Amino acid sequence: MKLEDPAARFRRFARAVTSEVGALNSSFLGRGRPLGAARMLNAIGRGRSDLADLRSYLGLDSGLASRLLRELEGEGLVATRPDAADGRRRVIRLTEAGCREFDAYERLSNSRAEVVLARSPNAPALLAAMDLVANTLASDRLCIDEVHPQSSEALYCLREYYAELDRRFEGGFEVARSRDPDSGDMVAPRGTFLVAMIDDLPLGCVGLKRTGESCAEVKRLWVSGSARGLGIARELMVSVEEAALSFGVRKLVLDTNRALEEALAMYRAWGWREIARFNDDPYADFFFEKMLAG
Amino acid sequence: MKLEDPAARFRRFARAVTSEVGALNSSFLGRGRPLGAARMLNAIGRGRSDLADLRSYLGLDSGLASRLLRELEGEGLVATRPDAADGRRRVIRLTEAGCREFDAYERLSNSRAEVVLARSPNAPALLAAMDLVANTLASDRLCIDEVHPQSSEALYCLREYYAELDRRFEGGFEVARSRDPDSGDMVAPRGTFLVAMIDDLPLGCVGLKRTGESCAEVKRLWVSGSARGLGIARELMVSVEEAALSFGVRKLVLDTNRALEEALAMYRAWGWREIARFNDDPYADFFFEKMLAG
DNA sequence: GAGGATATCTGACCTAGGTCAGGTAAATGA
DNA sequence: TCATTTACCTGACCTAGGTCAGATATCCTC
Repeated sequence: MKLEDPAARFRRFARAVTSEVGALNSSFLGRGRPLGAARMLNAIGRGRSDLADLRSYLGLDSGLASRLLRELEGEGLVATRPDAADGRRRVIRLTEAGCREFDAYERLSNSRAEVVLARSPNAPALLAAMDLVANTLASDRLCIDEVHPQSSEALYCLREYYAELDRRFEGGFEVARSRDPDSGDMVAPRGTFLVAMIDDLPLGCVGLKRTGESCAEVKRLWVSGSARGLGIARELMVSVEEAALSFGVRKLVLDTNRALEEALAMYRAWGWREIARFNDDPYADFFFEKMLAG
Repeated sequence: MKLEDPAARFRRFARAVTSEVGALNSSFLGRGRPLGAARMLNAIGRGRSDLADLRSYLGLDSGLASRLLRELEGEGLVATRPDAADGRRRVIRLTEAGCREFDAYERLSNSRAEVVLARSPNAPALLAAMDLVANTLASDRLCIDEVHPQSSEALYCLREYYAELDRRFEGGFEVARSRDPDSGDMVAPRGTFLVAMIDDLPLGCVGLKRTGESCAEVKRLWVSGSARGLGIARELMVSVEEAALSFGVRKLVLDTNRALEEALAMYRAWGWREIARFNDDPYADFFFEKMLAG
């Protein structure tokens, strides 16, 4: 191997992972069903009930999809019926037996995953590395969703966010001591809460909280360490500004801590202006505002 | 996604990487040759000239391998002739045209690799993550080879080793200031130099240098950060002790620095006994010996 | 030098996966 | 209302990949 050549290192990675993925795929064959049918069963089990959707997700020709579907139907694993709203479409769901078969596949891939993870002396580091790779490879599938601040995605982000603040702030961080501990009113029309996800894994968040008729505060901007540099913070801020505008907000404010240097640099670069302290949060050192041009 | 579930995170990784690898594989199809033939051409180009070896490496049936080979032969890309030593065997090599075709595939996969790496804001971190994943997945392919201390593998390891010492020692590290800067005499029978590799990437090394008839010094034990915890240091030490025994050495000594805490713990756990300073190396703080039971 | 082992080749056959040209029935729009 | 579009199905056909049972030539061992 040309030791310093990044392409060679990437190809080594691809080789290692290909053989692992190959083993995973061929382990599905133990259930006496070709891979295509197993993949379709899996996709249906994950809630894809629309055939056209299935087709495009699995990248199948309409004839092939139809045949695979009939195969599963013949085994009694799925049932289809015409869509009530559009008689041409067919709605697909797993039968009782289909659910059992789906669960069997789930257990298979989970156990394979666990075998691999068990091989690692340091599973958290391995998972972090896998996240970083997956985030980079799939960065074009980034999506920003509005969620309830009590949803599991939001709670996960906030937990990670607080843990990171606790690591980075000199004296640690406790939510209860911050000025504004609850995220309950970050719900439209009093605010919003956005989560950035790639392939269903939340990687960043931002909250918005109205403080007046045309004024709101941006809070809890966070991006996972495994997704830094992909422009997620930027996307979140653009989205939250759009949301604010849609509420009729014209002025945004925020506060932040001196330990969060990258954030400070970003705010300055993205048109935020430093202003005087406007609250007594013990963790806040810097204060910014931004006027929105509607 | 069940956010805390490692298996789900692993599967997300597998999905992301599968689609990437799929894209890489299908990019090979642009050269009008099925994947199997392309893989065989690639393996031949990498120096596998023995058909049986090719077969087992690519996991092919003898009939299939023979057919693919004839296909490539028909295209004029490879030439075969009977093995001089064993007339049943055939020796395979690329023709002029085959080399050109091989190079074209090389360029293809390199350019795909570069596209992916360019997508990353921090290519070194991405490569480190890929190395960690590949090392873990392929840890059963670890092999320990004796190499010349001037070989490219050894020089790579030493460079990485010195760089790590420079990061970890309080006042930095300069080879020239160490007591024993050259590795030139770590060659049998005066010593040896071992490199640990997984899939051709060097991940660790250790040197042995005789200091007397039945005494030798262990030097330059290093394991890459992307491969810690896989037991490589242990394997290297076992191998170097075996090598020492084969030279008739009965007593090993070594020195190390207080910053290398894991190493200190390992030496103690593996039967090394702390002894008095035996040299004036400015970087050495601890001194150990171990008697070998032949 | 006979008999068995080994390396490769050949032809017959199979499956999974995929393409394509219609066909049917429902929905849509002028 | 009627032509067009859409969603799905069907049958014919193809390729890549893979298995298997011999056939052939060479090697090894006694």
